[in-house]
This record gives sequence, structure tokens and C-alpha cells, in this order.
Amino acid sequence: MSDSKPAVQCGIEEALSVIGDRWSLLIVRDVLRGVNRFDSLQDSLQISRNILTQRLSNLEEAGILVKAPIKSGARRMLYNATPKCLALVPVLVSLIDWSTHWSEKTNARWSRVIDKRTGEAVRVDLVNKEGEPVSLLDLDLKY
Amino acid sequence: MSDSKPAVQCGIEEALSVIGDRWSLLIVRDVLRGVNRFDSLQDSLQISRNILTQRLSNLEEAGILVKAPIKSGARRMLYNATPKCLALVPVLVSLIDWSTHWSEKTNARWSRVIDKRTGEAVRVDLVNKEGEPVSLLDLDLKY
DNA sequence: TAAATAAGTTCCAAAATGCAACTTAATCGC
DNA sequence: GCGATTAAGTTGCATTTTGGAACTTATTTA
Repeated sequence: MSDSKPAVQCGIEEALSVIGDRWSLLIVRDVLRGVNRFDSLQDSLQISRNILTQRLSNLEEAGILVKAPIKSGARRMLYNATPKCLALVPVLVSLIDWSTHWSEKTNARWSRVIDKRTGEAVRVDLVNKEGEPVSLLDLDLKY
Repeated sequence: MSDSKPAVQCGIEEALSVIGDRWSLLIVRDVLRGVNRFDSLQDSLQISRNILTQRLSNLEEAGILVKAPIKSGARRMLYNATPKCLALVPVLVSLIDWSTHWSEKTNARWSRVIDKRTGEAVRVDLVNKEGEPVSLLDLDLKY
């Protein structure tokens, strides 16, 4: 009996093995903004239908989305975000932050994640156990 | 003259168009932990050499890595992180955080990003403009 | 100065992705 | 209630991307 895959070595690899393809995070983004039907996802993303089928079923299997009929017994489906999906928001926000600061294509009309209570954009901060900000220059990657 | 690619609609797409494949973020992780030679990257990642060549040149072109000979005129190369690369740390940390909380495979030996001054693991926080924490439940994705 | 090494490149095989047409059942309009 | 439309896929094939192993070329090292 030989291992089919080498053991995952770190959380980055582990996460990427689930959402590290060209489509999954975009599907997550769309579902979180309420695009939660097969055809509307296809329209929004311009993804090919068979790949969308595959990705949705991967995300469901990973516990990131749940599929349910619009009402019991119906054929129309809704894909909804689980808490595990919502927990990906910091990943999305850190990607948005990075593009905002470092892409020459940055556009003010781009989607942002906002605090409903204030309407203000939310960002991501690196902090220590106590919640105090940590500078990028003080970091080290331990393996 | 027709557009070769549809315009990018959001920072998430923009970021993923640069680092959204199965290898780029792992290369970034490795370079940040000091794995910065062609052969050591190949050993560490078990990536095929031609793909590694491609990815490194994409990352260089994107301003994420810089390639330089070990000493001037030499053939041995070093791939080094730019500030734009270092700015990806919050993305890496948010992925690590997500795996830590939501993967059943979580392993304490997995790599972490630590604060050099204290040796403590660093995490990512969602905050508003004032740096105050914002709950996942108060968020909205605006498009 | 011969042997080993680093950094690729090349060629081919395999896998993933994309496209368009087709299927099937549910739902809508009348 | 019934025919037309729609939603959610599936299927088959073409294209693109990835992977693997051997080869190249210049550079170090012994």
C-alpha cells in the first residue's frame, strides 16, 4: 500500500488543495454576495458549465457550500454559504487589500467587503495573540 | 481590435490572475522562508522544472520576485522577495488560520508565521478604518 | 582539469479546462 | 391542464495546461 498523495506539509497547502484553483474563491465570493444559483453563477463567472458542476460539488464536499432545493421537492437549487465559507472572508479581504495596494489596475469600482453597520470598507490586520498589530518586518516563517 | 481578455471586475480576480494557480503562493511561501534557488524550490515543492521556470518568470514579471546572480557574473541565481511579495503574508496567514480552524487534517507541526520578537504565532484580524475588530456577521460584499 | 552541479530547455504524455449541443424535469403563462 | 420555456445539469470532443524525464550548457568544486 503506497501513499497516493504526499502528506500535506502546511496549512497553506491544505487550504490551496481545497480552494486553490482558478474558480473556487470566485464562486465563494459570488455566493457570499447572493449569487447562488447555477445559471447565475455561470453568467457571472463565464465558467464552463461542466467545470462549474465539478467545483460546486467539490465545495459542497469540503463543507463550504450546501446545496438545497429552493423549496422541498423542487428541482431549482440554491447554493448557500456555510460558516466554513464565511470564514474565508479574511482570505478574500487580504486579496482585495493586496490588489488595492499593489496592482496598477486598481479600480475604485471594484468590489469591497464592508461593515454593514457603518458602510465602511473592512481590511485585514496582522496581529499577535493579544490582538496587537505586528509589522511585516518582524515576521518569520517557521517550518 | 477586440479585447483579448474581459476586464477584471474586482481585486479578488486581479490577485488570482497573478497568484491564483496551484503553485505561485507555495513558491512565495518558500522564498519567504529562504528557499530561493531553483533546485531547492523544485526539491521542496516537487514541481516539474518547466512549470517552475514559468511560474518564477511570471512572479518576476509581476514584481513579486527578483532574480539575481549569487554574485555578479555568476550563473547561480537567487530568487528574492520584493515588498510586493512580503505584502502577500496576510494572504498566507489567512489561509493558515482558515486551515487551522476548519480542516480536519490540522497538524500542530504545520508551518506558522511568527513574530520574531516574541516567537508567537501571528494571525489575521478583520478590522475597520480605525483598526477595531469587525465581526464576520456584520459584513456585506458590495459590487 | 575532470567530475559534479545548477539552472534551465525540450519533447512528449497525461490531465484539466473549455465549448456547444443535448437531456430531463419543473415551472410559467394562458 | 397543457405547451413553451427555463434551470440544472450531462456528454463528447477540442484546446490548453501541467507533468516527467532526459538533455544542454556553463560553472564550480575537488
